[in-house]
Amino acid sequence: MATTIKDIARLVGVTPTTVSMAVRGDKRISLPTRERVLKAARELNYRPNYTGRNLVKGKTNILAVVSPFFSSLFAVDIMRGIESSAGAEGMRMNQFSSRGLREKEAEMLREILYSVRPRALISISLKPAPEIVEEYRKENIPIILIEEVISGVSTIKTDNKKGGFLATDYLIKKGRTRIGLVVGKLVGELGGENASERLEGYKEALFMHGISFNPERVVEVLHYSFEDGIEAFSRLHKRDAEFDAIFCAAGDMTAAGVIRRARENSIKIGGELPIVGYDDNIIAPIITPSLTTVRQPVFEMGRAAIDLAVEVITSREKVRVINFDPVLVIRESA
Amino acid sequence: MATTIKDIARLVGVTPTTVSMAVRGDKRISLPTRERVLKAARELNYRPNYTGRNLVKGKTNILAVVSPFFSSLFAVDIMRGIESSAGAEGMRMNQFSSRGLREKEAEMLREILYSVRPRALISISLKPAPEIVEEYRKENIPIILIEEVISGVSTIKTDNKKGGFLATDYLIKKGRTRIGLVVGKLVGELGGENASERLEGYKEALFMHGISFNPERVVEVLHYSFEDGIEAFSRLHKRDAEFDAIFCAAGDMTAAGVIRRARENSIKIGGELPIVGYDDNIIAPIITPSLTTVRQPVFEMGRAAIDLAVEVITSREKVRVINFDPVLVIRESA
DNA sequence: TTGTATGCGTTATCAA
DNA sequence: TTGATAACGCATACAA
Repeated sequence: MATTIKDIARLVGVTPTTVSMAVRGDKRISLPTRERVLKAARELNYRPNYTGRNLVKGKTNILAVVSPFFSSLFAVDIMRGIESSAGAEGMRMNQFSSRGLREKEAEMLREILYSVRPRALISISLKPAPEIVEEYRKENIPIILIEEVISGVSTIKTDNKKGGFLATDYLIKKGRTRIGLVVGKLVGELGGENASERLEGYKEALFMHGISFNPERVVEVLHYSFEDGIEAFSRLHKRDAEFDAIFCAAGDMTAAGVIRRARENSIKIGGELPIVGYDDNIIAPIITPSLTTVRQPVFEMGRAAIDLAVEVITSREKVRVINFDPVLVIRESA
Repeated sequence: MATTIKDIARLVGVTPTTVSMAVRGDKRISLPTRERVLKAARELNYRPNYTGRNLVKGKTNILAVVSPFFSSLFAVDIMRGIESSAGAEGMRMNQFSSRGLREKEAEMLREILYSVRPRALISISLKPAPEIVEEYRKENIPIILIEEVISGVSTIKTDNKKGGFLATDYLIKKGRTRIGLVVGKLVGELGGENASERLEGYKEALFMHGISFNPERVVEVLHYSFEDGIEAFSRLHKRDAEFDAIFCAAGDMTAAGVIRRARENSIKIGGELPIVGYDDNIIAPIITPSLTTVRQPVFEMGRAAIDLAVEVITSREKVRVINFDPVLVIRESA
């Protein structure tokens, strides 16, 4: 069994209370006693048992992080940011994956709330149902959303409309006017606001340059996958509306698929057909040609999420919305 | 505040003991009472508090997963496998990253052992020091290593020697005899057994075909990164020993770098210079040309790790070593 | 400066 | 079938 304060108390010849205070560095314990206790603690390899400590304190030191998947490149970079923060000293991170099952979310979030009882919830690309949000509010557990928005809840996100604008504006300034758009599902059960916002930015750039919007140049994809990109290019290719550039707002992986299929059609990416992606994840610099893309500061977003979590826990501040600016990273593909 | 068994007890007019037994479905509580309790529990949205439960049980429901980084593609695929397993029902996963800091590992592993007190430890690409292993053994917390080997500790790994052999043998059968090898650091502080084993497989394939081993064709890299690959190709290129194929045993990302630099030198990958990678991660199918590579069943390894963890916890079985077989996945690059 | 008593939410043991 | 009591490891209020 592990060492407890009782073991130390017995060894040193004081009470558990004294040990408890001494190991936490309480000044009320005299220096000599404190040192004897700490020496014994070291010798017995004592560590406080979080379970006991949390129980008596009525709260845990747990930060719950939830996501449909932790294995997406986006989630991975968020986690890197979260890992990087020193601010969460003394906090433990618990990950909970819903494995993409929407029907599992509510139950998972309730179990976290009532059984795990974390100090805060960080939700990556997952939008808790309104009644769940209400339950968290009642229990005073702050929620920090990443890439989702709920009114009255803290959010970390990047400005998708601006991202859409940046990419489109860049292509237009390169002299392109018939820009194909590959974007995530816009409406329905799986429709995302982020996709819609990127479309907005695309439209705004067109409008600003006096180019009319042609829905024939827009292709929606579901999974943001490489295969989605391959298929998207083919669909775009079959359409009547011609295109002289592609903005793949559905992420770099999909852009890689678009590029792959375009090259198979002997199209020269860049000069002949510029392509811009979205995310700037690990694959952007390594595919051929390397990908010009809208960078989301994902690492920084993860770090902001955890810093905000710590801030919200320690202070009394309620809700904050942090909006990051996307940046266009120019490489070979456009 | 959250509902406790006391609240329910008060409401139903029984004692907390009865509630505790009823919510756990204990048959000793009569059906009518059980139903009244469960009804009240539902109404008050009761969930057992893990902190209290764990304290009295003297153990947690936590599975600790440690790794230098959770953001490597390897770790990501392992986590996908871990996420996918249904076997860990009722278990909570705690991730702990040492952020690549070797000097942080021991302290982290001790804090996990004594303060978190998980039911098992899954260690990805991280080799705990012998004294740490001993402390876990003393506390009866099983360790499951992934891609590391310590005698007397459970391990999930793939046969690296076989992987090295598969790739080299394939290239030789394609008529190549002067095969360059890009491999991880072999000796010293950062030297890895996995790299050495892959080299062994490479040598064995050469030997089997009567080809002499030329150390001039071997380049070691440190980070398994894209940049490593770029540099590795340049170094190989400068050497006196010619090469007519490259086996990049230092992973797909490095292989991508090798390919990038080779193409910049106007070398045609595949026909002129076949290149084989190692891992078969997310980038292998999307780079150009798509990568022929030694597939490690990483997803399956993650799943095996968690299944083994659950098995070791629930049964009395001690130590198991699970060795996966690598497979050569043939694409365009060789 | 140190000790005593109490309780956090739960389960286990034993008694009724 | 249900209840009373104690205990898990720790922290806190209060007493000495």
